Amino acid sequence: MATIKDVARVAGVSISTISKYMNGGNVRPDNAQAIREAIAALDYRANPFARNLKIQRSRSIGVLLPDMAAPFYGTVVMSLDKTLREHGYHTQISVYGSNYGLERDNLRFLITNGIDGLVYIPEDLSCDEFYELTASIGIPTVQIDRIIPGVAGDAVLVDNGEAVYQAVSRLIEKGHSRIAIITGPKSVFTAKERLGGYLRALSDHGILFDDELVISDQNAFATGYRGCETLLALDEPPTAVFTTNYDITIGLVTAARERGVRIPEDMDIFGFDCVEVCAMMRPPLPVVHQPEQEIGQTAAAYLIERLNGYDGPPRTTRLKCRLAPE
Amino acid sequence: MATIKDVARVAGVSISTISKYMNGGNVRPDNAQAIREAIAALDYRANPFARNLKIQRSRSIGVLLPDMAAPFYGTVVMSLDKTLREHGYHTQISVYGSNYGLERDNLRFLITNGIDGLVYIPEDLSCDEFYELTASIGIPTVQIDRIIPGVAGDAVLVDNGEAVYQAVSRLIEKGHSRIAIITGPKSVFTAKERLGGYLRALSDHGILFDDELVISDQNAFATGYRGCETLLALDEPPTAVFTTNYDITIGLVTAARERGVRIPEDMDIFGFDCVEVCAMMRPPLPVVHQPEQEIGQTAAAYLIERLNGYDGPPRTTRLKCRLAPE
DNA sequence: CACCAAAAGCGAAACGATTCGTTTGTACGG
DNA sequence: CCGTACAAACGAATCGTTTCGCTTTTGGTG
Repeated sequence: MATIKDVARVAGVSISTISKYMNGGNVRPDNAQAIREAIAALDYRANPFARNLKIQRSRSIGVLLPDMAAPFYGTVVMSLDKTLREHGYHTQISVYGSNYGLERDNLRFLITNGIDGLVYIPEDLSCDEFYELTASIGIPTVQIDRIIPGVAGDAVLVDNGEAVYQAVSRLIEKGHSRIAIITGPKSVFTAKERLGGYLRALSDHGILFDDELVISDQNAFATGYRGCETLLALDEPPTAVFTTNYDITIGLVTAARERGVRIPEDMDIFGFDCVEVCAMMRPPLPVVHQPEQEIGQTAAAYLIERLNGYDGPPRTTRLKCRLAPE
Repeated sequence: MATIKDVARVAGVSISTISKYMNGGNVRPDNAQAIREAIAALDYRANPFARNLKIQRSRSIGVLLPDMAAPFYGTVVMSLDKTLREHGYHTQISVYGSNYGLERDNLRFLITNGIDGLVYIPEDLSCDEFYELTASIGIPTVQIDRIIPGVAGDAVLVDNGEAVYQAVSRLIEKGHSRIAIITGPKSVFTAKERLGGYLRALSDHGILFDDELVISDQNAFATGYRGCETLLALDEPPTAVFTTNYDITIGLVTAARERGVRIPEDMDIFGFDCVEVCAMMRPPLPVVHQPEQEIGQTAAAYLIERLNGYDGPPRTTRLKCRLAPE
């Protein structure tokens, strides 16, 4: 593999001139020509490791997230990667699978690995732990989808409470008063916020809250599936169910269908995230649709600003969700 | 930020002893203790850039793929990342969005960026171009899902032809003889193979091939959606349709449902990939299910073997798909 | 207690770029 | 023809590790 030294020798100029040329500095035309030829002849490529050592940056952004199977995450990551790449950064992902030990380990791994910035969907980490792991490094971090309360840093979230409020209100306006909710672990930020929206919608419409109608467990297919069984077994089952996550929604619908429960006649369902899938049902299953692309773009933009030296106070953006169909 | 030199000074031993300690070499217990204390006191972490430069490796694997929104890709990447991380590698992704210029650019970007290995789902790149871009680097590559014909390297594929053969045979056994197929671009490896399985199934069952019944376009929702319109407009529409991709399947079902076409009575559909989603329909829509986890694991294992020095001939694994429901 | 092999420690030379301060080269006006 | 000003080229130092060849220390044995 040719080094900058070889190029200098072949082109007949000094190493520093090659470096200047490579980095877009001014070089005499005849030298530029000679350098070009030498580079071509030797098939020279700058060694990224040497450069990184010298400048102490890697142009690499870590993305730490709990899952990638659900389309929500894939779409966000795709959008992140696109924007970051346009600015010369690459995307290093790390999936912890909602496994709490892994969440720490992978964060440590990313950090000790020379990332320039971090995009993070937290789940279990506490504020103190986060600072303990990241403080000494001092790289910019953008939290997305969820936040660790107390961590001061940029964040891109959606208006969970408001979106759920509207969705549940729609169910109420359709005449439902026994409305269940199936949601993720109550410790998870999004679950809390979404539950909040649900409660507020009930209360604003004068509906009494019944804790039999609240199911909270892993963000998983099984939670929706078993939730359906649980709800149907109640003395007075709900007439409508709101779900707060892709997998839960799919699980619930599957279980309902298997039991011959008619949707929406026997059980009206309002889901989350699975836009294309739910649009395909007859009648279309209404869902809350998060702006995945925008989340990725905004997070990337925040990060790049910080990497370019912006040093303002932490910013939190709340992006609006849409209800689909409108 | 503390360096190894600082640790050496504080611990009262030489730099090389620190290095040895850090890399698991034998060190006298008293020294080990002193080193541990110095590291803790200084909050020392080895500088990854310096290490990479010295050893000329990054422990980073590039993953180049066309899309991430469909759950298939997310699941494969998740499984890749898991296995790689267990072996101390991290995963650097790059999505080219079925954009041919980007496929080249992103490959170049990854390569000039010091990856130790590559996992690649190719789409448009030719064999020559691939070699031109990668030859001088000499990193191990595993192609997954698809291959560039002529490229000698490890590959992990599924038995596309066989899976489709069986799926279409099922439709035939149910009595269908006018069976359409909606598939991706004919230039794409998987589309070709899947189309091959379809043709073989027809021919083995003595059914004449009708090219009106073959629709080939982008792997996208719109292709399935419009495909439905096209097929229904035929003088003699098909009684069954086989789709070869997640997005196409969803598009087709959506269009059918919107038109009041009953599934399976008016149009029997056999889909691809969307396992949970299709299981949730009534009756469940049968699909070809690819072993995403196994694809990721196998690819990662191949790569790691090569990175550990294995230098045997290229290996191609064909993993079996399942039909679901069985 | 002396000897020896094995173990551990040491210092210096890489790895391949960027960068800073200095020297050389070029062009132009007086 | 010389002096000056400015651009370009240069050389050396540096980033923080790993590794190699050698010296010192250690601990077991006769």
